[in-house]
Amino acid sequence: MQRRRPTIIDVARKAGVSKSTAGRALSGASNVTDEARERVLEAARAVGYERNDLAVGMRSGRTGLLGLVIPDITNPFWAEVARGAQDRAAENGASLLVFSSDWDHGREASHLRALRQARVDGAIINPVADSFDDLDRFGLPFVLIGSSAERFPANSSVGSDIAQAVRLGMDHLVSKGHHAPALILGPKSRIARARFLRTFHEHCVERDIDPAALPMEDGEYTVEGGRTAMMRLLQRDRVGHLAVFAANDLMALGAMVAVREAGLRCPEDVSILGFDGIPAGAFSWPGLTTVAKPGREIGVRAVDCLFDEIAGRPEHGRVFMPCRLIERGSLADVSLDQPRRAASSGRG
Amino acid sequence: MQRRRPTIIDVARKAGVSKSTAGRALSGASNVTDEARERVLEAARAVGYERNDLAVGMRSGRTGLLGLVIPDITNPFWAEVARGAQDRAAENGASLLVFSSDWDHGREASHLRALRQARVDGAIINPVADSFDDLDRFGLPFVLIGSSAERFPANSSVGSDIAQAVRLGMDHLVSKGHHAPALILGPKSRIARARFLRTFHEHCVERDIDPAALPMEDGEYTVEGGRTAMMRLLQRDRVGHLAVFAANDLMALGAMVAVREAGLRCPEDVSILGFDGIPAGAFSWPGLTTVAKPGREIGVRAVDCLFDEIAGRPEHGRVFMPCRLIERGSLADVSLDQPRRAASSGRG
DNA sequence: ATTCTCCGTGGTAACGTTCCCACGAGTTCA
DNA sequence: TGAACTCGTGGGAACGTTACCACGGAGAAT
Repeated sequence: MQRRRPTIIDVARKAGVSKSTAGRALSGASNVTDEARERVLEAARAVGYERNDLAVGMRSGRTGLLGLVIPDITNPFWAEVARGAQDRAAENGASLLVFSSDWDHGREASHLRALRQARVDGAIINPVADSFDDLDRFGLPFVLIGSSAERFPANSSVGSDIAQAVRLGMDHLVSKGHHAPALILGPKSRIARARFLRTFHEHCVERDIDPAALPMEDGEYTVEGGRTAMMRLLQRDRVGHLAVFAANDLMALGAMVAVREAGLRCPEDVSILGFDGIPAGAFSWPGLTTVAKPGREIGVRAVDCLFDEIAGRPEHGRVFMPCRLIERGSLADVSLDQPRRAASSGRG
Repeated sequence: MQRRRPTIIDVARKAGVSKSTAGRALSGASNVTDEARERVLEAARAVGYERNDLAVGMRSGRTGLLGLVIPDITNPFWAEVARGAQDRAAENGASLLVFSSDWDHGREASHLRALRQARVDGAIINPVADSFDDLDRFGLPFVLIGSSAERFPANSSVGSDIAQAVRLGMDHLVSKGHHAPALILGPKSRIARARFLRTFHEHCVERDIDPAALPMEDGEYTVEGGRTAMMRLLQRDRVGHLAVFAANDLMALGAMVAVREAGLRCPEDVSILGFDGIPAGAFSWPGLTTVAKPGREIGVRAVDCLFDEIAGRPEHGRVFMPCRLIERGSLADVSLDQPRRAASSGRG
């Protein structure tokens, strides 16, 4: 049934020119007379010509295909990244092949192979591999994204600016009167944790706060991890209002659950600040105040960097995208309760 | 720097056979001696050969590329669908080109064109187009997904089984003693609304409930839409515990907000049942009891159907995937309060 | 012994495009 | 006036693979 699709030769014949001229006219080359170009374009419209990207890729080596390898498209943060990358790619006439690696080495390797076989022009990768060899073998231009990219300083990568994010969170906490926030961190093995903690310490020192005196708990980057960490936090001795800076929104939401289970209220008794900006934070009660990572912008910027890499203009550096604060209801303002070192209990 | 990638000719030369034999061995054809196959495979491994999918597509007409056009990858339901499709495609050695249409005709058209130019083998589409022409012009095998696919009964499509979903929800409501639930529906223009309402009526009749007597409100499929619908519902006269079946999780979460704002409690005063199964429902307080659509399974099944279409075995029918109930905390059990027609107020 | 069939193999064409080179006409410069 | 140069054009090769056909040897059937 499906009729043979018109080729550039059909267009050339119809326009009464050679296929070379037709090709030049269609690809927008300059050395064609306006009259010839007009005729070719008209003929192309008439026969319903659509360029065969396969043939173009075969001959020119450029496929207009980009790869995106992320842990899980189901994770809202990565979905945002994918969306940004997709839109930017589309603006440049490129299409995105999306793969989920599930933090699995084997999957990642097989996805990278699929990308090579598809002859993509380049790829954006959140690497699960910890050795550089696997990436080196990739053999195509690539840009790394996410915090794990920090393990590969020699490659260009795009991530969120954790230092600025922590500053943003601390500024907000302090402006609301929380001068000694507790911390809920991710597992010790994760690279993001170290960076978070380091910049946190720097900001404490800047503000004359002794970081060693602040309560700190850790757990998995999940709701349950946050819940149990918060339970341990609540068992410690403390006076008055408790403020918590969680390193991840899911943990923050888990912490909120723990607060409720302990018969306390958020934000009246406990203030919670999250980190990530997942949509679910908008639907909790109270809404989660959080420092949001710019997922979409990271995707957009990664594509820009990738095009640079493909064009042979490697930046070979890490790009940091600024985070922003989303204020919802999980933080109480205790700055009026007492000038410094809030000690009284939460407001009714 | 980047060395020329080895071709099948390099492999053939190394193995001491013709490229025809090498091609047969590599593509797993049967008419090759074991000895020759062995030599070819060994040679391929030695030179690091990786098949060029472009050339294969060019010659054989099969690219191993599938298209997925959904409204928005950022929407958790569609992300689930994408993930399912991606995994199933990978199992069959295919890769997925993902596009977001934002319910925009122009975007959809341009994405479909990109898919044609990339010579994908077929596509999975959630159509925003309401006329068949746009899809007919697509010219490649495709499978429709989502409720809007019902407008095209002549094409094969995969969606969730709304009739079964409504039954599931009603059974659950009734089992908890809610014999006269109110309804929060989507906009009148949406096709899913009609189907939802129709099956709801059928189940009411089966259970001797007069559907006309039940309160009903509608609004946009958003948190705000659900909130205002719930406000209107709460302004109506009523006695005792109120149960609400929302046609969408976001609306259900919005309804929950409205309940809290009215000084009432969920589930003590108002029970809420959602529909979709978005992750955010797990983080609300109380957790949202909901009928979950099988997003992932829809993606998986759509790929299966698409392969059938590509192979020329068109099913030309709609596949309905069963939904499942996720019980969290937003539904009170009032079946013990009073045998039928619960009238007393919520438990303290 | 001869013919027929089967099977593994190799050579060649084809997929649709872009790249490269050569050609002729017009223009500029010596 | 002839040489050198520019510019639009056309022809052919090339990208890497699979489809197709022809060939030769081994074994079966006559």
